[in-house]
Amino acid sequence: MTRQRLAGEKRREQIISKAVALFAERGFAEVTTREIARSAKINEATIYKHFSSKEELYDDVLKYYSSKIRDRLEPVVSEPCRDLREKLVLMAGNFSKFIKQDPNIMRLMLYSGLQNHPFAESYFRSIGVDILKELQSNINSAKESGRVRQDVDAYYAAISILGMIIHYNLARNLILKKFFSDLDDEKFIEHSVDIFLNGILTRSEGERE
Amino acid sequence: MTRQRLAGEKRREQIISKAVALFAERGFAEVTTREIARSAKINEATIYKHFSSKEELYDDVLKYYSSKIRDRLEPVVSEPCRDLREKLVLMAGNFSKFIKQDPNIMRLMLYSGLQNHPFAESYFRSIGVDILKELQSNINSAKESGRVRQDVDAYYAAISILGMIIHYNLARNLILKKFFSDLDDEKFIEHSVDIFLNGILTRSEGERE
DNA sequence: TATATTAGTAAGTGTTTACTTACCTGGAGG
DNA sequence: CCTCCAGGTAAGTAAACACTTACTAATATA
Repeated sequence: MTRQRLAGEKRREQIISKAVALFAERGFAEVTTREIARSAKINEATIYKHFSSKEELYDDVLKYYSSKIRDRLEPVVSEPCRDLREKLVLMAGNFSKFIKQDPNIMRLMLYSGLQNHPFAESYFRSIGVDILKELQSNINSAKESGRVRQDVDAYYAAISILGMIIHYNLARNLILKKFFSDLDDEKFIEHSVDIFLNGILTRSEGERE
Repeated sequence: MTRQRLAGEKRREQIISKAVALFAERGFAEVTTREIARSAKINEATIYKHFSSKEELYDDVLKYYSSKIRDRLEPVVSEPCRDLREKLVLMAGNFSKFIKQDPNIMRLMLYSGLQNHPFAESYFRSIGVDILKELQSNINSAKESGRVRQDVDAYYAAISILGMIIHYNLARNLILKKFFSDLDDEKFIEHSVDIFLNGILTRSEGERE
């Protein structure tokens, strides 16, 4: 029984979109090709008309998300930095909304990261390294113009603020969901950015409100 | 061929210790009972003399680490807080050394956390909730005595500093290992605690050096 | 309308998996 | 020193797995 015929590319995308949810939920090995087929309402063999192996399907799922992450985060990160506070709040808010809107992304990142999958490197470079470098240079600029204390190490400081933001979203959206249901994303961002800036700015610059 | 006869409890522990490394490396589903047996240099059937199923072995592995984590972190956390800086540096250093000494712990935590394993809740409660509550009350005490600014929310602040520390160790020891090989643990801890305290302390208390 | 191409399926295949059975054997306690 | 049980094994088993084969049927286009 031929159920519903779709153009090749459409079916490919549909299979990927169904597979994402399953892989994100339980990881690569715990998901069977049978389940993916059932979820996409096709025969198992149809998967192999579009992907040469389960591994290749998984790779394509990761590749798809890898570029999605970059497309979403890069514009905000590479924007010129007029005001450090404004930029940090913007970056954190963008990241936060992105993850909240599709928590599968973070799950896939963690699963594939733990397994040292080659594609994991690509998006950890986006989040973990490129953003870090950009932040570091933003903080260094603020140091040169005297707004940030001279004894601050821009690299370590950048890791600190990134850590606050990433860990918050990780805890909130995946692992500690049930413990942290009462948190307000915007309040957290404002609060942690304030603490961070108060922590690195010179006295005169630190004045707020 | 009977290889080497061990007392029941000893063999149990030996199997667990070999299984830990494999589960931490690749997760539950990707590891076969055959591999575990080979790694422990016993017949596969011997596993089933000591554990009723692969699942039960995994549970015991997680149970073992769950209590190990608590035993290691709790004493430092519950110590009375004379000086906030001293306590934060102590806690962060303890956590850092613990994870570095046995990175398997964090990998197991993440794998089982992603899979919503019942035991994951137990150690995420240890790290994510109990420590948080303790920190929150330490910060609140400092607020009452006027050392910490009144507009600081102790709960959000505690999440921020915990996030810095946890994320740093996560990035450093598992996922971003290769990117972060040049970091100095003690320097990071000193630095991030300084930024945090500078960020929450009142002006007069903030003076350092 | 005939044809080529491609999307789709039913019913497999060999292999691997977690787990079992039936049988040994080392060694402590009576 | 013999007994018996717990620790150990070789050789399975049924089920589940990723993937294939051989075929059917839409649809675009000549």
